[in-house]
Amino acid sequence: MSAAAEQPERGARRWVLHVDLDQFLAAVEVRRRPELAGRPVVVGGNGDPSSRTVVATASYEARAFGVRSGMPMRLAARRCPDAVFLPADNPAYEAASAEVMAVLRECGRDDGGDGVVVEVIGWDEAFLQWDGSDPERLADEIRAAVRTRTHLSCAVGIGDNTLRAKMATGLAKPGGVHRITAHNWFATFGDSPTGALHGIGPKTERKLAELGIHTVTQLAESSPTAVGERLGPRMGPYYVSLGRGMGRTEMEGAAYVPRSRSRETTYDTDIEDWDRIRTEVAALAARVATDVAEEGRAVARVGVKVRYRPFLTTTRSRTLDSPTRDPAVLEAAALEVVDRFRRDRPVRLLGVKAEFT
DNA sequence: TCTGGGGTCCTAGGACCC
DNA sequence: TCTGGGGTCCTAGGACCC
Repeated sequence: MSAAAEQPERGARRWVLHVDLDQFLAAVEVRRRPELAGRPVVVGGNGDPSSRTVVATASYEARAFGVRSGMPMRLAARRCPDAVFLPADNPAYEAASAEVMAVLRECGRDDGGDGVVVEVIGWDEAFLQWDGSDPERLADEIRAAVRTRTHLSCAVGIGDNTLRAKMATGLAKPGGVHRITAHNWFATFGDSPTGALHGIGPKTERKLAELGIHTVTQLAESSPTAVGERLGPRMGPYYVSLGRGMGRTEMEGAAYVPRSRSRETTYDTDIEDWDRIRTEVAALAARVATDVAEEGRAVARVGVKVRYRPFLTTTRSRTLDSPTRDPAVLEAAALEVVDRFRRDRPVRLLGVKAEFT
């Protein structure tokens, strides 16, 4: 085979596209209940706006009232009392997500190429790796295919790596297309605060500010070693690379293999009775054991999480003598761990986690 | 109006072993 | 002897994301 034959067609190069479904949970609910179209819809928890839960997704109509993801349901109900409050129906969202991902996997073949490699990164998000010359055309194909075959709408970010594609999506929403590459990275984000970067939250933004690093350009020009001395030997250099707009160009197309499975519950009323707490932990362990059995994996470690009033969270865990998926062993381990917590204040949340080998 | 649930990866100190 | 370092595991907590 000649070298020329191995080359991609003229002008072709590696692109990464980030696909993000618009108001996904609310859109799935409206899709199956068309009478909700145009109304403010709030999805989260058990659907009871007076319960101690938060908003998972608000429709654009609800956002107009100031309702946001992560907001306590009670506040959402106060801001938008006429909204339709719906319980989260995870199986429905998983099924809708699978529909969308199947559509994405078939995109990108129009010009005789090898198509796309899809890396699913959440119910409503995926990265696509694609070698070609006109990524905007692919983005249009994706949006049309998703709309036609699933009746859902998405935004598409185009980049030369994962970070730039993901950041481009933020400028594409809702339902548009935007391209960010090395050519316009600093022109677009150079003056933005470091906290605008995917992977830098409020805590890290503050620590960087204490080093005199406020903007993306300043972060990009910082010494990875110096930042590492303050933020950790791996995270420091990683943050500097984010400032430079660096990201992956190879997607992981293989099926996702979870590292852990957990179940946790916040109680509407705090619990002070430790016999009841042990009962609840045993029940959570049983749910985890069921999940684990479905995966057919062996558990190496069991952890328990306790959140006390007002919001003090602690964890304890234990490595098992040998990996197992025996529900009785998992329950016994969880109960042994829960007995190591202090019992001097009310409990608002309990959780049990299994970590795989 | 108090702050969900399900995940990931990193950090740092101590134990333990050579 | 009272003095090393390296390597790995275990554990608790931190930060971030969807």
